[in-house]
Amino acid sequence: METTVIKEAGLKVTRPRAMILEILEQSEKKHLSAEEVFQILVDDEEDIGLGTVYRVLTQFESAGIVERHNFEDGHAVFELRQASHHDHLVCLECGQVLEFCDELVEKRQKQVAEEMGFEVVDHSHIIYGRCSACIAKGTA
Amino acid sequence: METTVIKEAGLKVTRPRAMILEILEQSEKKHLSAEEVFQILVDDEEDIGLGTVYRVLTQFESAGIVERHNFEDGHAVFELRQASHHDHLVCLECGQVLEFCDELVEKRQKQVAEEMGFEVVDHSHIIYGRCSACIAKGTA
DNA sequence: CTAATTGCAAAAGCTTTGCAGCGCA
DNA sequence: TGCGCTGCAAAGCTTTTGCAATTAG
Repeated sequence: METTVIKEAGLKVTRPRAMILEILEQSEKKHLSAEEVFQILVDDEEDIGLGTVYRVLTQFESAGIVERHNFEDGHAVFELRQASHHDHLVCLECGQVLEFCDELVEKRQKQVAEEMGFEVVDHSHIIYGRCSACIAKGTA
Repeated sequence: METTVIKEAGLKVTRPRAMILEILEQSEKKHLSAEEVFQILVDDEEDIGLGTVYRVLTQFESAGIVERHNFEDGHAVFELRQASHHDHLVCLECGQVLEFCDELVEKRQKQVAEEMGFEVVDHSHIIYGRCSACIAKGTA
C-alpha cells in the first residue's frame, strides 16, 4: 500500500486518507468526483463522511498527490497525478475521459503566451466531443 | 441599439434583455460574471433581479449571442460571441483576461483528437499565469 | 498524551426555478 | 388581450466549515 506518499505530504496516515488513496489507485475510472469517491466508500461500508472526502482530496491536491479538474458539468473531478503532464478529451455522450499530450500544442501555447507578455503558471485544455464508441453506437 | 439579435433569437425585446445586451456590448471588461452584470444594473438603478440576469444570459447562450466560460474560481463568465473563435489567458493575480487564437494549436488539437477516434464538438483552452502588468508590478 | 483528524450537520456560494403579477406585441 | 417575461424568494447543488468526539504517533 502506498501510504508513503501520505506521510511524505506531512499528513497522518488515517483510514479515510488511506482508503481514498487506494480508491484513486485502484479504480478503473481514473477521473472521479468527490461524490463518486464517497459512493465507493459507502458501498464498501466505510463510515467516512462526504466532508472528509472533500477535505482529503483538497489536501491531496495541495500535496501534489492528485490533480483537480473542472469539467463543464458543475462538479470537479480528481485523478492521481502522474509523472507526465496531459490534457483531456471528454465525451459529451458517455462521460468517458481520455487523455492526450501533444508536444507541439504544449510548446506552441507557451510560445503564444510569452509573445503576449504572459508568464504561464498552468493551463487547462479540455476537448469536448464524442468518443469512437459513441460514434459507432448511434447517430445521435 | 442592436436589439435585432434579440428578436432574431425569437425573444421579446424587453428592458432586462436590452440592458444586459447593452452592458455586454459597452463594458470595457469583456468577460463578465452574472454577478458583475447584476451589479452594473444595480448601479444604473435598474430594477432587475439576479435571477433574471441568469435567465437572460442562459437564453443568450442558447441563442449563440454569448459564450459561457468556466474559469477556475467557481463562477462562470459571459462574453459576447465574436465572429472568430478564441481561447483565453487568465491572470491569476489581477484577474485580467486576454484572448488568443493560434492556428497551429487549433489545427493540431483537432488532429490529435481525431487520431484517437474522437469527434470534436467544442473545446476549452485556458492558460493561467501572470500578465505583463503584474510581472512588472511586483516580485510576488 | 495531545495535536491532528473526523463525522455530522449547518452554512456558504453560485445558479436555477416556481409562481403571481407585469409588460411587450 | 394573451402569452411571454420578470421579480422575488425559495430551493438545488457542489463544496466548505465549526465543533465535539476520536485517533494516530
